[in-house]
Amino acid sequence: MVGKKTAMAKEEMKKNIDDEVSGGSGGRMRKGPWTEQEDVQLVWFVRLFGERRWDFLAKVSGLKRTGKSCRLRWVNYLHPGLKRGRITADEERLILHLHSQWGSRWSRIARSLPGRTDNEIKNFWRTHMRKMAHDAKKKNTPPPVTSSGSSLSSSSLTSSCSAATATTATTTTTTRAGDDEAVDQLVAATTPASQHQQQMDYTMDQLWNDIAAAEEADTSYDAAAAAAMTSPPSPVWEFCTDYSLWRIDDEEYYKKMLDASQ
DNA sequence: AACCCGTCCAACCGCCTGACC
DNA sequence: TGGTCAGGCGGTTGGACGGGT
Repeated sequence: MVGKKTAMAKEEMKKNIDDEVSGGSGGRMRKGPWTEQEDVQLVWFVRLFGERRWDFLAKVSGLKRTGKSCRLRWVNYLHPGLKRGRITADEERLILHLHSQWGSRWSRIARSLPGRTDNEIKNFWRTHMRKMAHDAKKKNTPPPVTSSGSSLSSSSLTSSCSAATATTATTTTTTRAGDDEAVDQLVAATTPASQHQQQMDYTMDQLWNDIAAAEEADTSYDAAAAAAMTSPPSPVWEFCTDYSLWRIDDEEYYKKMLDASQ
């Protein structure tokens, strides 16, 4: 995921910078993909002023970006605690579980998945879950999923999803799209009552233990995902590792960062 | 080789909320 | 108490990439 983006990003970045320069209106805010230099600058100033006052930070950093844009970039991409790579089966299970409880409260769900952002989870849900719901719908048209779930083929779900719980879908106050509801129904329909009960007794601690164990065994990841997990998405990340970016405390590091990004 | 289509994900948009005055 | 504003959040979009035809 990350690798395929780098080439495009560079190209796009160059284009964006050119656009901005040719725009010639000086104070105009930049939009679009972030350049590595911008990343470095942002990291540096966040380190300096903390993850707050984003408008102020955007101004003093000299970045022609809005505070919002800076915050998003930091939260979704530059934050050191971020976990890269694909959503694992266990994480997927957890997302399903939490979504059944909270609906589309992505930030809330994200808080239960350390290293994952709301944006990431949101994207995952939209692509994977909706696709599943869509497939399931196709397989079961015209009749909708019944409460007994008898019309549903378990093959329409991945093995990990079949273990997911659909606890209280009705408790969510968030407006749900048809596909989302279908997912909930799917999950509910494919979860036997006994398994359901078992899942209810499955504590979050246990779940995280499982995730930790899976990561340790490195069995949940395919080669590409594993590579993505261990290799940073961009030279900036490489730099961050090489130069211990997260322990920056003098200008020398900043210079190194700038050099490395050029 | 060229095109199409699905997937993925970074980034933006607009609304909401809470803090501050 | 009402107004303002920064930050947070969920929804949406745009574009690259890869696989299939």
